Amino acid sequence: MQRQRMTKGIMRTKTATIQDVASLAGTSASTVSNLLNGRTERMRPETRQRIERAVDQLGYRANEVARHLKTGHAPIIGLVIPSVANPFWGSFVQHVEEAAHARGYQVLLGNGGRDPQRELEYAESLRVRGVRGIIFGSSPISLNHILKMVEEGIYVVAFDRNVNQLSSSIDSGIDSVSVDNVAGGYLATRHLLDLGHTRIGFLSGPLRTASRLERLEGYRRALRDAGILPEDSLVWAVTQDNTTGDVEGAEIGREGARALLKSPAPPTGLVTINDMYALGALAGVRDLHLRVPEDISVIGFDDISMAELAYPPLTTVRQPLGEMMSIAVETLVGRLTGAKNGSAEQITVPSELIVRGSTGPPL
Amino acid sequence: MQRQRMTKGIMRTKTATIQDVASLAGTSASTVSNLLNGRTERMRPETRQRIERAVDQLGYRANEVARHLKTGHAPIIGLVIPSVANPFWGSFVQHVEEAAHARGYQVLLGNGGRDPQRELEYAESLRVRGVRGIIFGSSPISLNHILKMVEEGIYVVAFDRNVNQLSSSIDSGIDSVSVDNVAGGYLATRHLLDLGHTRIGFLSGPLRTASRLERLEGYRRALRDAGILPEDSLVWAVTQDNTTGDVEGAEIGREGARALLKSPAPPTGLVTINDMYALGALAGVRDLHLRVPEDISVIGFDDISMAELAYPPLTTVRQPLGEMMSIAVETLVGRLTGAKNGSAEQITVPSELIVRGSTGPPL
DNA sequence: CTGAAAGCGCTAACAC
DNA sequence: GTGTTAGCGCTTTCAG
Repeated sequence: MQRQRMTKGIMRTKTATIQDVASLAGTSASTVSNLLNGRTERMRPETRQRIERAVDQLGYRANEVARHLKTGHAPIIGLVIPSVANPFWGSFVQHVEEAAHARGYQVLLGNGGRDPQRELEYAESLRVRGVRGIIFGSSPISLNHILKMVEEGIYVVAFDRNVNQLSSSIDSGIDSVSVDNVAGGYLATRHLLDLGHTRIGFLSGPLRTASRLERLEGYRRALRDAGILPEDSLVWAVTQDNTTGDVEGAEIGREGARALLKSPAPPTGLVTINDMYALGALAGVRDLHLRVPEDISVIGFDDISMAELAYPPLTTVRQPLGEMMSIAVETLVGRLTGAKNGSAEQITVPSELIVRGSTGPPL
Repeated sequence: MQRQRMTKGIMRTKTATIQDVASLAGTSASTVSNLLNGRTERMRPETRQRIERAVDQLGYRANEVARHLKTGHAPIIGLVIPSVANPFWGSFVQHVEEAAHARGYQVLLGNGGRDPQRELEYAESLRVRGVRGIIFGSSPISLNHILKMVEEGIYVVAFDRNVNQLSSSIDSGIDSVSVDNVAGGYLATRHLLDLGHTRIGFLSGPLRTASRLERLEGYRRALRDAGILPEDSLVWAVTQDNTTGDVEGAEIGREGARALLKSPAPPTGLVTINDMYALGALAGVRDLHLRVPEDISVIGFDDISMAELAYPPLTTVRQPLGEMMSIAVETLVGRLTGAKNGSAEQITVPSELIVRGSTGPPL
């Protein structure tokens, strides 16, 4: 079944080819190909059987690389995210994986490391590898570059958008799927207001992405609706993030919580941009020997699996990642197969408040 | 630069080919190929310039699929793990990604979902996609299947090994890299002994993998060395795991901690099989309204990024994942390029005790 | 120094 | 029904 061959020090194992199968079955490669591609009606049942037997005997599986070169497409979707080590993105990848697998697609992962240049390299290497559809989880990459890809025939589905591409992305041919961030920010803030909090802080990293600005907007809107004037001093959003580790947001959240709580008129509730920030905030509160939720309530965003394991278990706004990634993959596959055409769609799904132990009424 | 073409409803964008570059530069495809592959000495400087200009002008990048088909190899390594959503594996993937990227390789991820059948499918689809080297993070997949792949010329590096393939894997052609698990288990247990604990529990899931058995062995050895007879009643290892979620181990750890602490003669210290179990144990201890570390000390294994964010911050035995994955990738690339040959190696690296707040002397 | 030719393994017209 | 043919885009002898 296999012969070995040496080429330039690289050992290559020769697996059976379609021609081997054809020979063994006493037929031609095209007929084997026809069977492989489900065109069984084009052959006699007995021919089919002979081929099937030969396939079994040789343990034959079509070479996808050759197939790809020939047909120009492969069931692979690219995925570019900032860091798989971050639990949120890990879960994100998992959901994309599952949705893709369910549709017969494989995922080629690109770990951008929050470096636009590297993200671009990844996207480019996906392209030359024949990947024609990419899901961008992260947003720092510039719109120009993405547009260039779109022009080159790559379909892109975005999960988050860069601030400066908000308007232009609408008609740029980039589909997107995101949670209703304004409503989510509103929901979180509203929950604290309902519990009786009136001084509520907002904890975030750089407000560079659409999602963050939208969540902040939701926060402000909820305050105003409750007759409270949003104060800039209660919004903690570092402008420079030089974090590199896996804990990223947690560090910022920890630092931010401490800063906000040590201010002259500290908040009694904290809305955070995501669960990692919230987990960090929990640690920051402990640093000051204060208690959650007695002294300060903390609410997160995303509902990562770690949220319920934290102490106290984190109240948060859930982002239905499974559903969202299913839509993202569905959209992308639709574009790839031509089943879906027309202008780009911006799909928004609702979030959900998950109440756990990190929030409570103020003392 | 691009022409569009319709085939069976699938829009294909025609990018520049090597022939286009050759034509524009007024030379032949082979010379362009020579330049692409660094054989610049085979052409006149001016020819080279003309080609380089043409490449720029067309924005040309070689089609990797064609290249792959022709040469029979591509700089891609496959990676099969149980679940990216689990923070440990997320970090694992990240490290493999980085090590691979540093060597010019890309990673094709297969998320096995702890289902041997599916892992096998992944491995198989990696093979037909031309991937000739795979890192197996998980171990449930049967040795027979892996051996079949090895026979087919796939190089395999294992991170953990299945119990029933312990001995046979040595000479099976499968390289492996793992932490010194016996020493790690010993280190953890020894730390608790040093603090004055004498009744120490061991918390694990199914003891199906080599690493788990080895850690248990280290635990027992440390006890014996301290003149304490290991008791089976203090070892909690579910045999049936029907967990499916992302939190996996945490659930078992939580349940196990409760069970052990409610037993007639409860332990004052808990050695857990990994940090997820430990995080779960922390929750289990809280469920019983006990305190860590005052009432019970908990020590983990791995040192995932979440460990220091927990409350209390988790004392744990660190597995140097970065270093290990660098070795794994190095080994695999060595095999792929032929730089490394000879019989399979079983590489072991040392672990390190990280003391944080979840351990202390017994009351 | 450069180019023509062969072919990696497969698919898809198009003949027979 | 089935086989022949012509490539997909690239690399690599091997002539010139």
